Amino acid sequence: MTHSEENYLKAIFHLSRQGTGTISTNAIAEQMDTKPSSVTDMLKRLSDKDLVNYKRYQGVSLTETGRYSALAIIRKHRLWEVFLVEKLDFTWDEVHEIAEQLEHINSEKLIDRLDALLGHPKFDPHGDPIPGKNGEFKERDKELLSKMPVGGKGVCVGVKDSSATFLKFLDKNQIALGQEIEVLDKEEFDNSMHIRIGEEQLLVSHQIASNLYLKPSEES
Amino acid sequence: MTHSEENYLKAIFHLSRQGTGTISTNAIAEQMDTKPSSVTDMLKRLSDKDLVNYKRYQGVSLTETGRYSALAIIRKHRLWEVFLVEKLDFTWDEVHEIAEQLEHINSEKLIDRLDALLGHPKFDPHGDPIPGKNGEFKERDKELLSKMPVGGKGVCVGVKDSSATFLKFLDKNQIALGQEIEVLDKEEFDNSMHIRIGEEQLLVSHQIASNLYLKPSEES
DNA sequence: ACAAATTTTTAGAATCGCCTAAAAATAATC
DNA sequence: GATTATTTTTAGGCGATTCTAAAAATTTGT
Repeated sequence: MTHSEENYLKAIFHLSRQGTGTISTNAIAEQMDTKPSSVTDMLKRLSDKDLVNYKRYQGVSLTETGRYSALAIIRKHRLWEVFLVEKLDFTWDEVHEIAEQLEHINSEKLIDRLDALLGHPKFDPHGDPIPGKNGEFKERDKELLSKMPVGGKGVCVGVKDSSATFLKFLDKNQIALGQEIEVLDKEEFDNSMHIRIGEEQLLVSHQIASNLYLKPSEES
Repeated sequence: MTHSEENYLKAIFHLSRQGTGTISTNAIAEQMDTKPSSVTDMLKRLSDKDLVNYKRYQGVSLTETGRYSALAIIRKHRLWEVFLVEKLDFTWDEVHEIAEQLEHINSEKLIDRLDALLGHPKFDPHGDPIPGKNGEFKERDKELLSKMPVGGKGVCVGVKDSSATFLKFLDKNQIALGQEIEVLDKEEFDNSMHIRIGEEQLLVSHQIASNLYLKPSEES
């Protein structure tokens, strides 16, 4: 499989997880920052290799093989992200680009060893689950901060938007994975929220609150 | 720079280090296991980018920029090799292939951090020197085992042939970097050598002895 | 349901990297 | 130094990946 094919599979996988139903050519083109005609070309090629189910004008879906391949790439991507953060002290906004390259390295042994070195992590630095060797993976029990009630408490377990700007904002305000957060109050006006982050207090916009995942504490 | 361009630069660099004088199209083709016509194509492209000095029918050499680029790739390759051996417990015969892929990852910060994680190593697992950030590197003081006198002693510091078969042979006989080796005797007949490896003794052929580098001990 | 808007596909071209076969230049030999 | 032999380059083609522009299919709006 070429790098490009791998990138397409990954994009299709991600779209099928979030989006609803079948995946359109345009959606893939947008996700990958390329032209729809290029997508059509590639879909034909992937279809020939039985990695996707594709009929013209009718959208795409991954085959069993395709899904498995996509998961293998995502596994590599996320393991490398953990490596970069844990072993090389990168911050969580820096790792995506580099992992985009590293995810294409081909060596099962390498990934197995890396997995072991890192202690078989289950989640990457953004809180996303790392698929196992056989492609199995479970979503974490999590809730958007914006949907939590006043008085609710939880631990930060991930982000929805993982753009560098958002992640840098979080860093600046000492919000990291594992950080405890409590909802102190909500503003009716714009749905912004007063939250407690450890010892600090902060007022965050609705847009921010709706991109941060918490694992709700038992008591709340 | 594409992966392929990087591979050509690396090949030209290696040929210019060992070979004598200018580098021929055929030599590159052989080194890279490709056809001479493909080499010519690439040389034109590299010349357009001022990475090599090339005039048709007259051989190639690296420009300053080309040499610098080649060294950067070799630096990455060798640092990754150290990483694979030191941190992921690979054996020295397994690392080359994987490092061939990893050497193309683009991120200066990544390499700097990796270098630091490994403690700024000066030599890779085969005893080859790792170029510094600015391309400077010094060859190690070393001698082929086959050229050492009877009674000579030294420490294994590298190999000339780094094929998997040779490296596996060395492993099997407990010959690793840092291992002390003494020349006990030479056979006139076929130039094979009786050597001591730690506590063990071994008879090695001339071919083997002429692919193993030792750093001679002061006394010998 | 039919025209308009949108989405998707085809057609044709460019670039990269490689190949084969043939031509051209250089090197070796007598 | 003329003829071989070798090396190197050109010419033309192929697969992969992308693009633009135009055509075809589908969806939407009224």
